[in-house]
Amino acid sequence: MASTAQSYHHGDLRSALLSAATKRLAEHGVDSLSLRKLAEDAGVSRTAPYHHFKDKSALLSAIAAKGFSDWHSAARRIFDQEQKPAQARFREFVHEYVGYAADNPEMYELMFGRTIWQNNAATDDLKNVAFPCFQFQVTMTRYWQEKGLLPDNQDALRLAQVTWGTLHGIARLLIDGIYADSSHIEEMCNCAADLFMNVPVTK
Amino acid sequence: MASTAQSYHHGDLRSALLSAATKRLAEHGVDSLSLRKLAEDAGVSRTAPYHHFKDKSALLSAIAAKGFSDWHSAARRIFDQEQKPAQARFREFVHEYVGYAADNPEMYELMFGRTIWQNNAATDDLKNVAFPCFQFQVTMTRYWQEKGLLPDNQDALRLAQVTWGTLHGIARLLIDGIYADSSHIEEMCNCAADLFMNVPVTK
DNA sequence: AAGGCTATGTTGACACTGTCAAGATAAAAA
DNA sequence: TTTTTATCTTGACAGTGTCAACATAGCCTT
Repeated sequence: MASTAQSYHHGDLRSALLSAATKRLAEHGVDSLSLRKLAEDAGVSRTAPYHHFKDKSALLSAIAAKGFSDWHSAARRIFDQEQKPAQARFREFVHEYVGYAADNPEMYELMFGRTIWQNNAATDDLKNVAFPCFQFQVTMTRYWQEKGLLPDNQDALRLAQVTWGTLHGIARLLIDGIYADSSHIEEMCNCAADLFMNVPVTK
Repeated sequence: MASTAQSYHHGDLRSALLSAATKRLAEHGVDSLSLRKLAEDAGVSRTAPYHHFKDKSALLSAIAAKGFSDWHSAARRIFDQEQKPAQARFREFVHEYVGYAADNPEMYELMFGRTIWQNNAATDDLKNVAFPCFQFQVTMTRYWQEKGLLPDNQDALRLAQVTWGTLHGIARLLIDGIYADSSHIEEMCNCAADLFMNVPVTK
């Protein structure tokens, strides 16, 4: 209220908006995320955000981009543990993927939901971060094929789409509360990993 | 306009709303589906729909319920073709599932999207139609396990969640335009089917 | 047939939303 | 110092879902 010390210009509104949005996203979900509330959070008028983002979709894209970047790092970290056997890394990857989605449902929904992807609404910035992320899935798949972990008589791209699709599907069933809940996570991940790997079933 | 012949009461507003909504859904998507427009389509005032549906979510649930009912029938039809070998039926099921999603993206999005499932927003009517649909997936899985098509060392429920998750994930990647487009459908379905089935790879 | 109950439909109003246009301010560039 | 540019403001508009209060018409009972 008493913003006497406040200057006319915010100073770093862009990042203030992003962090406020990220917080609101995690706490109240994508749907209850309005530009006006974000502006209020930042102590700024309703239309100020438009000087930093073309529209609402652009702001959401920026948040999602951060999510993809983080996820890409996490995937890399697991994949690069070369001292661990490939099989263990694959399992870890599966659990990490579904775990990330379960722990950050709103972020996951934003990253992979239609909100920012439909109608080619995705920013170039977003695509530039997301596509390498997708590419990495193919790289990993090819590697696991070479290691004999995944069937090598399938096209790597196709196989990557299917394995990723599986993780994506499990994640979404969990997040949307359809037919599966968080108490099933471990078992579902193990089941999925068993199915894909050309090795004896665990347990 | 000149609705002189119109009576004060619409007569069958509920089904008029549903069919108008189903049409708009397929043509313009879930997001551009407003109660006010639907009311206008039916030639009725903005708040009339509230006498037939508790709120917007209830109307969407009713549409989704129809979708589940239709889908359940389609799945049954494929599954019950007992003259065909189990393997062929499994393949057909996979293609049918992904094909349905690709052909009716907005309906699929509605049925399995968070719009009607999050916050326990799902109507009891919806649950009563959807749950048997989910159950059927387990029934089929168990059958395929018995036929030796799917690994029988996995829990049927878990396996059903994973196989369904895979189809669901592929469908969503397609619908949301992430990383896969419709030209990949056939190959992706074949790849998924090959992966799951305990039989030599086709091609 | 008369009266009343109930289902259905109507207008008015409210609090939201995203976004544009036009003007105000401050900082940076000339 | 003057001018340009980035940033922020208020005002406005068209939309949205939904509640409250009122109007109509059909059915049910007496």
